[in-house]
Amino acid sequence: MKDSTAPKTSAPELAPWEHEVLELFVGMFETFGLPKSIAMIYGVLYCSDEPLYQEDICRRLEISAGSASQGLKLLTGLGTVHRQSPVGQRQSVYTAERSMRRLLGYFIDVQLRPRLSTGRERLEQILHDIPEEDDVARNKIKVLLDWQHKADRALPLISTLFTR
Amino acid sequence: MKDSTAPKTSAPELAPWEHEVLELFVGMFETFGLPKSIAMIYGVLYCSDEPLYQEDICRRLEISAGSASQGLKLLTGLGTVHRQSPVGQRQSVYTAERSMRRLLGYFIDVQLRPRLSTGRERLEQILHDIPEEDDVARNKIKVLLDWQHKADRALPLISTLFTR
DNA sequence: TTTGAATTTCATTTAATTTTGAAAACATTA
DNA sequence: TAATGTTTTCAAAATTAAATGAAATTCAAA
Repeated sequence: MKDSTAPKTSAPELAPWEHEVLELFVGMFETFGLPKSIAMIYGVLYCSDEPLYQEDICRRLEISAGSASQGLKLLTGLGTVHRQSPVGQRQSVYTAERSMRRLLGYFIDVQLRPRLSTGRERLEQILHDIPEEDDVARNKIKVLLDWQHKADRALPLISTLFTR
Repeated sequence: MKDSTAPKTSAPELAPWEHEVLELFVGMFETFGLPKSIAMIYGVLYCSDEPLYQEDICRRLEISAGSASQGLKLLTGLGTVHRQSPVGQRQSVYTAERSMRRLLGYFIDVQLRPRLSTGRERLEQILHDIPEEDDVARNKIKVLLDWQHKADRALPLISTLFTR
């Protein structure tokens, strides 16, 4: 399987511990609603001592260039992966952001917060539309607004735990 | 569309506000990794003044009996929906648990906690397997353990916000 | 028992998501 | 500017998840 002629770029196979870490990231990213390949790209970058070329990532993870490109685009967009384009070097290199903040930020800002805020507006509209006398329905909506409110207060709390 | 002959069971069509609430639940449940039909079953029960038969749920949501059965099984398993079997009545009826606790409990205990705890064990094993001298790798694992630890401390905090 | 309605189960279908692969676009340098 | 290697894009394929529908099961009432 291994080619003993000098490789152009360093792309050692993944060590056993790296495999384990990748699996860990796959589970974590899944919680955040992000697919396996994205998790693995982040994982392989997290494990690597040095920045990697997209090409390295493809080779180590055995994924297509398309997947890598799309995945890296998403991850750099989230700020969980950084792209550098060193002068005098044709390929860009990628590094994993080492703090958890960005990833959690994605979860909170992209998955949670929008649902909470649109939820609030809609709930208030609904409440407005329900006739005064329908106490039962009005109360149900009020309970939902209360959940919404509690969740809203919880988010910053969670953030602080991870940012400091 | 409506049959004016006396209906066996009361199964009024969903009111506009109920549709809105269902959509809200769909979004919320999605965050928790639960599919649309499950969210809608919970939603229709949440909105209803009175307990509903499985049959009512099928009719209002226009889903199959199989879906309803599976969905109700899952939801009662989580404790977010309660099943009652009144004596002298052949069908069971279902009610939505009104507090958010159970739902959040599911998210924390089923989605989050297992990943955190197996993660911890595995990380410690990995750390044990990495040679003493590989400081870089060891440090990466230690950072992950730290994330894990922070998340672990965050969970109870979140719970308390919603249970009282 | 037997009947009949309600429910459950699960193989199949349908739908949604993720990944690929090949063509186009881009960029570097000869 | 041509030649070469890299990256991006996006339609199509593969994979995965969810919903259906029909057969099997359950269970109260006759």
